[in-house]
Order: sequence, then C-alpha cells, then structure tokens
Amino acid sequence: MTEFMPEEIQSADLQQEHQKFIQDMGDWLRTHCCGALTLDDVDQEVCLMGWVQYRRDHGGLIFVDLRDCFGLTQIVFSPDTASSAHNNAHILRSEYVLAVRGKVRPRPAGMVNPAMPTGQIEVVAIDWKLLNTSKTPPFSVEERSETGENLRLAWRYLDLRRPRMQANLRLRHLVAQTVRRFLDENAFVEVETPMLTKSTPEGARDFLVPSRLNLGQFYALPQSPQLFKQLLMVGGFDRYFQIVRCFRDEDLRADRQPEFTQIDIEMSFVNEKAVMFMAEGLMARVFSDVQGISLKLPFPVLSWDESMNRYGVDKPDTRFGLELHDITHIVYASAFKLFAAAKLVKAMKVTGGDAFTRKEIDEFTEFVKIYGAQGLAWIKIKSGGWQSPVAKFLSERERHSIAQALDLQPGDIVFFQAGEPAVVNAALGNLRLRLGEHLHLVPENSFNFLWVTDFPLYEYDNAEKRYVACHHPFTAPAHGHLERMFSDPENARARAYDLVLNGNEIGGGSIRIHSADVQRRMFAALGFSPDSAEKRFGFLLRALELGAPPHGGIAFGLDRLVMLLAGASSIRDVIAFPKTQKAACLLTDAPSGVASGQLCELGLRLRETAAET
RNA sequence: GGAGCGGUAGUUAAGUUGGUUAUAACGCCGGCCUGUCACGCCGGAGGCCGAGGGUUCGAGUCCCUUCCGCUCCGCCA
Repeated sequence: MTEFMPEEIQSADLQQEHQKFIQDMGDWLRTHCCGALTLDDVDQEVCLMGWVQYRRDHGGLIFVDLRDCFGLTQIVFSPDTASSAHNNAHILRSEYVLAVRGKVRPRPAGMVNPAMPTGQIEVVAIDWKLLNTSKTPPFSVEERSETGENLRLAWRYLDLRRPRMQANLRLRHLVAQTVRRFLDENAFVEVETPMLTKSTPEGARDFLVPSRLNLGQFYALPQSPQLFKQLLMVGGFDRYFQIVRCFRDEDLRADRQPEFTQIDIEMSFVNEKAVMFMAEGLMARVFSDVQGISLKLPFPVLSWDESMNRYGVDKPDTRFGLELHDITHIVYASAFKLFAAAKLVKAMKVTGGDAFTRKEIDEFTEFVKIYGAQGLAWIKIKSGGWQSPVAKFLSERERHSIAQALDLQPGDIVFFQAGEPAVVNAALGNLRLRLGEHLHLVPENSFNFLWVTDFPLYEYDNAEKRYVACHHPFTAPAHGHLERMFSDPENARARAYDLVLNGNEIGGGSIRIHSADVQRRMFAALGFSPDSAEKRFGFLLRALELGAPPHGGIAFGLDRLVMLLAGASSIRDVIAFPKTQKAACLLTDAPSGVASGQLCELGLRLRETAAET
C-alpha cells in the first residue's frame, strides 16, 4: 500500500495559496461539454467546466486543455483579450477544477490541431472560476501514461477519469441498456431476487453472512439466482431476466472476480433450440447496436465430445486452426511403449513449425508441464526425412498412418501428447492457444461465436470421490439418458449448452429438470440421501410438484462480454471498483477487521490466530 | 495449497562480476517566455532501492523469511 502524500511534491504553501482562489459556481451553468464545440459555434459565448489536463504557460499567453468526460477543449488566457481573466491563470495546475466563460473563435491559420476533435477552435477566456484545486495526482490522468495496477486501484477514481476507463464503463452501460431493451421487447420481465439466500453445498464456495436474529445461522450471497429463477417459472412469469450481481468465494483470475454480473435469463415452455435462438438474437442485437457489427446467425454448434476431440478444451477459440488429431488407434500396438500404454494419444500439426528452434520447443515443453504433461514429443518433417527424438520408435507403418492422418508435408512439425485424456487434452489444447498467439494466427477484430452442447451430465470429483453435476444439479439429462444417470453416469449427457466467444465462455445454460421425480433421482445419483435432499432442496421439490412448467435458460457473463467488446485483457478494466487477486479492495482497504462488539452481536468469536481490530 | 514474473525518486523504467556520491525521462518547485497543443529554454528539490534478517571489509545486486501486485495450475456446479 502506498504511503505517498501529495504534499511532498507540491508544497502545502502553494496548495493553500491557490485554495484562496476557489469560488462557488454561483449561477454559472455549463452550456457545452468539452468535446462539442466546432467551427459552427464560432462567436458564441459559452461556459465550460472541467479539469485541467495540460497547462502551457507562455508567460504571456496561457493555454489550458480543459477536460471532461466528452473531450478536450483548448482555452486561451490572453492578456490582450481579457487581462483580468489572464491575471491569475498562472496558478492553474493539473486536475484543478475550472469553470470558464469565454468566446469560441477559430484558431489562427496554421494553428489548427487536426489530432483534436475540437482542434479547429479554441475558447478565449473572458472570466473563470476556480471550483477546486487538486494535489499533484499520484499518477498522470493521461491516456498514454502507463501506471501499475496497484496504484490504479488504490486511486481508482483518478484512473476512472482516463478516457480508456470512461469508454469501457460507458460501453458496459450501453451493453446493459441494449440487453434490457431487447429482453423487454421480447416479453421478458426483470425481477429482483434475494441477495441473502440459502447456502447450498454444491458448486462454488459461498460467501457467508451471519444472521444476528438467528444466532449461529448464516445466509449465503447468491452464486447465481438459479433456484429463484426456476421458482419464478413455477410462479408463472414465463420469461424472466435480471442483470444481477453474483458471488463466488473462489480464487481470482484475469476473467474471474469474487463478485461479477450476470445477464440471467429463464424461459418457460422451451427447448434448447428456443433458448439458443433467443440468445443469438440478443447477441446479434448487442453487437449491432453497440459495435455496428452484424453477426451471422445461427452460431455454429459443436458437441462437447467433438470440441474436446478437436480442440482439447470445452471453449475452443475457433478463430484459427491447429486442430488436434486422435492417433490412439494408430499407435495402440506400437513398440513405443509411451504411446502404446497411453489411454489417449493426440497429435497437433503446425505448418511451418520445423523452423522452431530448440529453445522455442523447450519453452513449449515447459509450458505443457503446467498442465501436468511429463514432456512434449515432437517430429519435424524435413524433405530429407523425419527429425525427431521419438521418430525412431515408430514403425514404418505407424509413420505412414500418422503422415496420412495429419496430411504431413515437409516444413511441418507435429507435437504429441500421450497419457491421461484430461492431461493430454489440457496440454495440447492450451499449447494450441499459445501457438496461435506465438504465430499470430489469431485474426484481429473478429468475433467467433460457438455453441458447445451435449455436455456430460456428471464429472468425477477426485477430492470428494463421487460424481458431481457438470453444470448444476438442476440440469435435465439428455433425452433417453434417464437410465444412464445410475447405470452409466460417465456417458450420461446433459441438456446444457455454453456460448463461447473467441475462446471465452461468455454464457451457459440448460433445460432444467421440471419433474420432481427426476429431480429426486438426480439428487440420489449425486449421493444425497432423500433426507438431505429434502433438507437442502425440499422447497424446490415441492415447487416442482405443483405444476412446474418445462423451462430452461441461460446466463451471460456481462463482465467477460464487455471485456471482449472493449478489447480489454482483464475484466478488472470493465469493472469500476474491482478486487485484487487476493480479493482486496485497495481503495477502501476491504476486507478489514471489525469491532469485537459487532462480532459479539452476531454470536461469533475469532480463533486466536485471526486478527482482531 | 502450488508455479512463474515484478516491486529502485511522485510516475515509468535503467542499474554490468558485489565496489566511490544510485541514473534517465516525465512530473514537481523556481526563473524566463504572446501561438502552444505531451510547448520551449535555464536552474533546483526529490531515494531507508517493498519490509525484516543474514553472508561480506563492502549489498539495489548474493542467501533466507515476509508483505504487496500481476499471470497461471489447483479451485471456479
């Protein structure tokens, strides 16, 4: 945490002296914003208000670029035109808050600034008021200056003055408004659901809120309004949406914050197609209204199996190739034990990759180790033959089959992974992404949407030693997969779908279970006793017993969507006051200890090791 | 819980094998300047090198511990 005190660089005396000039706005009113004036406004008397971006004091003439959220306008303080206005203008400093009355005039010949939208004109000050001074800011509120993220977050309101953050949050607003308009036009009703909810053990870690009126009991902040939106369907609302804050107490990433915003949607009497059709319409509207891009509908669809097979991940970036090839069937009987013994062997061809240096390949090898790979086998296809540490273990027939399966040509390199499917896919799938970047294969300004469907219903949780819901426990099993819930959970598929944009999961949803009977079977399959299912989800089961309509829905990550639209590399850049990786707010210093009285009231006591205020 | 990168003036960075007084740019302060626009010119101030230990005649530099930020793995239905 910074201990920087701006007095250290700008003397307290100077501050105090300048503060004497501060005036009330009085009856002054803004007539224009700082990005508005053009040659059409010449000779008008205007009043602008904003912050001092730059001051250029020529001794005689003083120029000030006045900034508000709309732009910059050059103010001229001239001793010739209005000497009273010029008199004290030399006190102006960066980020001082200023009201200026003046006259718009065209800039003299040769003095036009084509880089500025208002560069044709300037405002000659007739009178001005200093509305506030500013200490020298800890960093420059200037687009081009780079600042460390810890400083930006500690002084977030200064960071927010920058055009970049202004644009990002305005874009976010535009997206949210467009979403609201579209959904309203399509008969959706925005309903607010509780923030103080029931903790459920499935899924992410909950943020807990102790209840003062019920000592020893806790609310949870919602991970999503999932159950409430289903209950709204039972409640006959037919189509619901909410732009809603959700909370998950898990570790952070560039695209994960402990609190984030979902565009949450649920519909009655629908199947997957209907939800996906609506979602495509929504995305198309957002992209056309916000970005002026017309999307090609419908979006391509890939089954989860195919996605894993071809890309190694369940949210593939389809803006470039480099697909994976399953060659297990070619090498299952190979003399190369590493391949023969493996459950899964996959290969990825990189055209022109034979130019990779040893150093590059070593880097890729280190990279795949992150995902649990032991190493990275490779073969360079040279016109004279195969160059590789592993090629000698492969038979002539195996080589031939691999060459044919991957259509190998001289100049190619092939990377291999063999072993546990999860590791093979993660290693090659992520190496693929890395190579896409490394080789600049990702086209700029392209938006590739993709549906991934037919997810597994369950995945095995190694820590808990049981199957858990892949999506969530309220997701309907695929048609005809009801029996598999018990007999073949590994191969049971779910009526779930994810929307992927450029390799980012920006939405996910499912058709829900609307039969109490099926929902009970699901809980049983997940290992809940009827008793504990009743205790945790009895309210849902009873709702399903009282005429629940078939229903399904989807939720979009607003932060991620806006991040991609803004071209930002982290959702922090599209959130006004985000948390750091340790889930702290550097601006307000949250979280922090609380007074012992507060704890006492809640019937809580901290362990001795935990800090107390 | 784990891996990696970073922390040096207000800011952004440089700092060689451990060796005199720790650099630069911008910003800040003072002076000059009537057409600049990231104005210019002259001068000046500004540092516990994240913190704490250690090795050494000597540490920004090497070692250990720790704090903070970022990226990632695990985790995130």
